[in-house]
Amino acid sequence: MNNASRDPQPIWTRPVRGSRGPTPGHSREGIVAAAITLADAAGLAAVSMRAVATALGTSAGSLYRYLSSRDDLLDLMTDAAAAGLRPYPEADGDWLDTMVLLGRRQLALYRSHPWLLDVSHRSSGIGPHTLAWFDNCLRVLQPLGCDSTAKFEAIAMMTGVVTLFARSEAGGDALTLAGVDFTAYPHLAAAVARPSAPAPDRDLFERTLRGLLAGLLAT
Amino acid sequence: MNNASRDPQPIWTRPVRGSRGPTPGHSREGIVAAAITLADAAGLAAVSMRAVATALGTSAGSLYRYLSSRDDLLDLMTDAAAAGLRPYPEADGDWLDTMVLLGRRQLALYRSHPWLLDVSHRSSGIGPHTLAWFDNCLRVLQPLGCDSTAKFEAIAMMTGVVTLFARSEAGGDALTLAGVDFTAYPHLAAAVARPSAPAPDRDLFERTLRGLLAGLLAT
DNA sequence: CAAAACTGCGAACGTGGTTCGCAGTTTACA
DNA sequence: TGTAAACTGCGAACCACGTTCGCAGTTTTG
Repeated sequence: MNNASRDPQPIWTRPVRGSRGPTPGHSREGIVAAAITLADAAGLAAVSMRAVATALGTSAGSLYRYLSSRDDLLDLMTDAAAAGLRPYPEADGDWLDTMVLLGRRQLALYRSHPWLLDVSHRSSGIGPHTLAWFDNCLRVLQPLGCDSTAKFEAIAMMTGVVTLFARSEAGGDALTLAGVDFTAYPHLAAAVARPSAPAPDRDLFERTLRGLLAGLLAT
Repeated sequence: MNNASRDPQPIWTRPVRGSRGPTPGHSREGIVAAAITLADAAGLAAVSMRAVATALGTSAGSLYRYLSSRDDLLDLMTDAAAAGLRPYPEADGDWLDTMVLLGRRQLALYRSHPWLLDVSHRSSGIGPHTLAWFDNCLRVLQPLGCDSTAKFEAIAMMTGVVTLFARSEAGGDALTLAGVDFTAYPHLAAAVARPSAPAPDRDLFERTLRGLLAGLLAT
């Protein structure tokens, strides 16, 4: 069962602590930082409540004094990672150039935090930093006269394309064709047999992103 | 620990059973079919070994006579779903039209099996049906003179765009802006406040996919 | 000063994937 | 033909995980 349905407020607006009681020995920021360190080192699967707790020298049950579920922790981690996208580039030049730069920054973020690709983005998990980034995208797109829904779609599609490239770089979808009987796949066999040209196709990312945004937001 | 590192062969080339012993009461196809039924009804989280076993009237441990891990089951499920992409459309017309049609078929597959979006595609999980689909894509792209790596990239990117649209349709990335304090996000507030036009932008999918493929595979 | 609210902690619960041993069954081979 | 090998189903475990709960101690409130 999801925690958001039981807790009155999402993690972003929930109060951290009351006024009574001893001063807490930990904090949400510390827990999130430890979790991110674990995830950067050994992937998202290594981020278990017990692992985070032992990394902080405490117990698993104690973490529930600061968060109400592991999903909350993942949401906090995601937004904390999104804080790394700041500061946002200036929007004085061409909007397309700025958007491509934003996409590059996003790709760099996925490179430094590959576990971001594994956290399934729930709809209620959008934190303040992510919202600020989204808001900044709309700022860059402000001179455009097209509909706001088109802008929303374009931003979402840009993020999606970034994740695709990030996934591709992470080696996830690399075809492992070792031991495959190619007799049933003639075209695949021909493609593999032919020496693939060095293909100095530089900036496939830039080309794709630029074409996509230009096509989606053509005035 | 992944199972592929322990088993000598991937699930696709591993023998189903030996020659001795009683005839098995179940089969890989039956297990996979039961698992897909469960996933279609209640999502991938409902596909536990125990649930699949009880759906087949057997025990969880018995399933390991047919598969060596749950990841194997997910791989088999994915490839069994990919079998639903057959028969492949004729490739007599324009290659771009055919590719867009293939993308539409893929999108329909994600619509009928939403759990496909949740299975993280490991590199070793590519089964024969998926390989056949890939081979068919190369067949469609055969008249093009560009490099094979470019074709690989284009096919992967098309699949990625399809998953993006499928995710968007599944309602995963819909921003839930209820209870958000918009004062810190002026552009977002303005975009929400303005009545978003009905935007009869039909076939955003076709437009995106066509632009992407044309841009990536321009002769 | 007492009650309320909070903290850390450890034990426990339920669920999940996976392993193991046992008993029974079928085939291979001498 | 008979014995050993290999296989089957099955249930009981094992381990890790997220989460809950109660207890003891601590700080604030009134």
